[in-house]
Amino acid sequence: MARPRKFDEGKALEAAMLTFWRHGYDGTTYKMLSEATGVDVKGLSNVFGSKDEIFDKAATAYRAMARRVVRQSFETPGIEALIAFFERLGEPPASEEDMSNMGCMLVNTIFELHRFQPNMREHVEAYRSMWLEAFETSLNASDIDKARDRAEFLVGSMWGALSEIRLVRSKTAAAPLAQVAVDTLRSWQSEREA
Amino acid sequence: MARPRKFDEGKALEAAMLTFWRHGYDGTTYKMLSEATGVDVKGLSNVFGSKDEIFDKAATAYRAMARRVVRQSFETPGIEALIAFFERLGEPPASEEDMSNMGCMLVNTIFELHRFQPNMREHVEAYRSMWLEAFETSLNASDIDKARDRAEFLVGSMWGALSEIRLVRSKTAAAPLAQVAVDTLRSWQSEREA
DNA sequence: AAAGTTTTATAATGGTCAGTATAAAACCTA
DNA sequence: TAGGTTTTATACTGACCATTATAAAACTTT
Repeated sequence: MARPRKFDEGKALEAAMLTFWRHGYDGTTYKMLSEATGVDVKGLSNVFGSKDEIFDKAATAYRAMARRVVRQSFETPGIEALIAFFERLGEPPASEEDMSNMGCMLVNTIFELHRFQPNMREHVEAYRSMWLEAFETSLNASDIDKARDRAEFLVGSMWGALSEIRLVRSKTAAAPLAQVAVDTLRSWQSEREA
Repeated sequence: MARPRKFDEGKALEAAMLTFWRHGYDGTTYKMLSEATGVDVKGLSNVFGSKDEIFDKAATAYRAMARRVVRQSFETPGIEALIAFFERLGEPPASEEDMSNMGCMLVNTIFELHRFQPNMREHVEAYRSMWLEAFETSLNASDIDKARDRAEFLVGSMWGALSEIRLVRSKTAAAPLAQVAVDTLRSWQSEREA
């Protein structure tokens, strides 16, 4: 007998996530969230909670999205998958709507939220672990030496690329970095074959 | 016949710079600046101008500091200097007061200030160019191939390392990344000798 | 149509901040 | 010591923000 919820919670959360991604935590106001989601300020609070809680849920949604990317990229783990992944890192964005020149929402968060949001730390660390493990698994699958250290290097390289992208605001800014990463991956591959 | 300025403007600016470095732009208030510099809020405004202007001057001071580091690190340019530089990147901080686990003030700024401060862009780009040129010069001095692209890679790697450092809040977090960068530098070196 | 719930619009509350005003205190020079 | 300037402490202003309150409007079921 009640009026049903008009908006789709999943869609709204995704819109909120994109807003946080684009403008950061402090740079996002309730008003912006309301406009982006099409949901009233009060409605947002009722459904998702405080701003902190909305951000937390947005971060979770972001990680879920990233997990899908990882799963797809490393469906068949191995150095080939890694090479393909780093080649794509330097390529122009797929679509106009592509957010990839905004860098990574969670990496951005590390820089913005260092003074509060201790639970963000968990998000970021879990996120980093996800990438690290995906990279390490692929290196191991191809019997590459020193897989752990090299996976750490790849994570760092990816983050460096994200910094570049964020600075120049163009995904192609990461091309030289991605290229050298690919060269390095190939050299590890041939080192194993030798 | 006037009361002389009690504080040292250079010292005050350095204190302001460290405050911005540690807390970011938005995270720094007039009050914090006043406490850090020991100068009254009004005095700060009188001497340095608005918060934006203080930040701009702090960024200039930061770049001057970085320039001294670059000059010292690459006094005799060459691949050896680069190797030494990246080896140091993964080492624990020299002193307790070392700010190196705060990452780089200007890289942090890219992430925080994307929505305003257009003149920050110039600072960051000039800063990036400074590193890029120092790296490229050193690669050329040792007759390394593809110096430009590889210098871009090194800049990206350094920024990746700074992200790691900032995340884990420990300089040693960058050790694996720095190690692989050093390996890569050595491989470029031996490639030339072949 | 009636009852009951969820929306929305509007604005009030309490907090923080940048920037400015005011006046008292500190300090130099003559 | 007296005059004049700079500093400091204090607090005000106007703006913005997160969050909550209020009540009108929308809508669904019975």
